[in-house]
Amino acid sequence: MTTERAPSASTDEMDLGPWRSFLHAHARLARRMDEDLRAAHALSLQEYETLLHLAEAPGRRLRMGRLADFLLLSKSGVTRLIDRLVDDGLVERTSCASDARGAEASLTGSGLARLRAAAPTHLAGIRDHFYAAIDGDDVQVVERAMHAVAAGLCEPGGICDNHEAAEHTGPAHDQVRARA
Amino acid sequence: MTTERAPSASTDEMDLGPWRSFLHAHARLARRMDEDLRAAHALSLQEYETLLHLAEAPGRRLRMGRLADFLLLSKSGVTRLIDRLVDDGLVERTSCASDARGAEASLTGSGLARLRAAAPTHLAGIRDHFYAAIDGDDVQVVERAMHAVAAGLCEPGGICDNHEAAEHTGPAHDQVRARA
DNA sequence: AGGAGATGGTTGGCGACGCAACGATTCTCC
DNA sequence: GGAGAATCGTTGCGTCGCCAACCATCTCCT
Repeated sequence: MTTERAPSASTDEMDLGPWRSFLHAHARLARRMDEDLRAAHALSLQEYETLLHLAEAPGRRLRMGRLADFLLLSKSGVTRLIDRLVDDGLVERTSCASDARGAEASLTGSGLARLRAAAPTHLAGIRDHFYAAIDGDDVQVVERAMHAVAAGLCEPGGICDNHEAAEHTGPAHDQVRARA
Repeated sequence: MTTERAPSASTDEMDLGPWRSFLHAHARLARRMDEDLRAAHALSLQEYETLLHLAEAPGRRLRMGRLADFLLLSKSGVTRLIDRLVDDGLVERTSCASDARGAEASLTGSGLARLRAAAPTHLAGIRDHFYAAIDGDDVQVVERAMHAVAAGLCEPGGICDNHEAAEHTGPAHDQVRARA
């Protein structure tokens, strides 16, 4: 890939249109999804995604560090995010059996219920604001491009396959919308 | 557009891959560009883009509100952002001639110099991390998709053409890399 | 064993941003 | 022309995130 892009030499005369629309789209989209989720279910987008990752994990529990990787957040960020969720009763903090240093966040029943309630809002947002705007044939191209961009940013030394971003070809949210 | 996307009815069985890679790509990319800019020029990405917008504006000055629109930031956010830049001597605050309520931010010589110094870093980042990862033929598709997403988010009632995101087909940064 | 270093998570301090409330000014319309 | 409404920007306060420092535990090497 990255076939014949002529202007590799100089950064002059680069068309910044695609770059700007990318930034723009993300800013608007993230803001909107966050607003909707907060308004309807008192959850931030981060909190929602945290609950979702927990729900998808085996045993509905995840180590703090792993959560940080998934959420692309710093360790302290995760600590505080989980603090909030614990305060709200959506998550419990348990110590890890195999490693006494470690802590795990595990979804409570209340957390799962909240997640299930919020899922329709979130999914509808993705459908209406993201997929609905993109021409059907373009979706695949966008995915390929985005995936390549993300992959290119994983520093060569690091292992960057820890994420799900690759698989998940099928419907996620299984744990979520399951029979209530 | 938005031709035959079958699963419009139910949000089930939606392929979240594209969505997740979009989020992922943005998170990594924005973080990286910000880091590079800070490390090399002590400027955040926001600050850089603020200076850039000012440099591109006629008279190198812009009203606060307009800046907020461009930067997709709240009014108070802009107030504080400009505060910082004023403290650093990169921007001056002047009162607006035609409307005594208004304030303008205008780029100082020092600000322009800083912007010019930082531009290569920023442009190289876009080139290396964004364009270099995307197949040449896909760039246009990505732009179209991103533009459509952003456009779809502009609430129907509001006028959302105030932005540059549409034009800028040619090289920007004219004011920046001009003869020193 | 046992100590050096790596690793996992939390805490303090700070920066950046949003919202709501507030003057200050301008617009609108009777 | 003047009162009320709309607009512009700033300020107080709360939230969220990062970095660096820290303590606890685990790993490995001798």
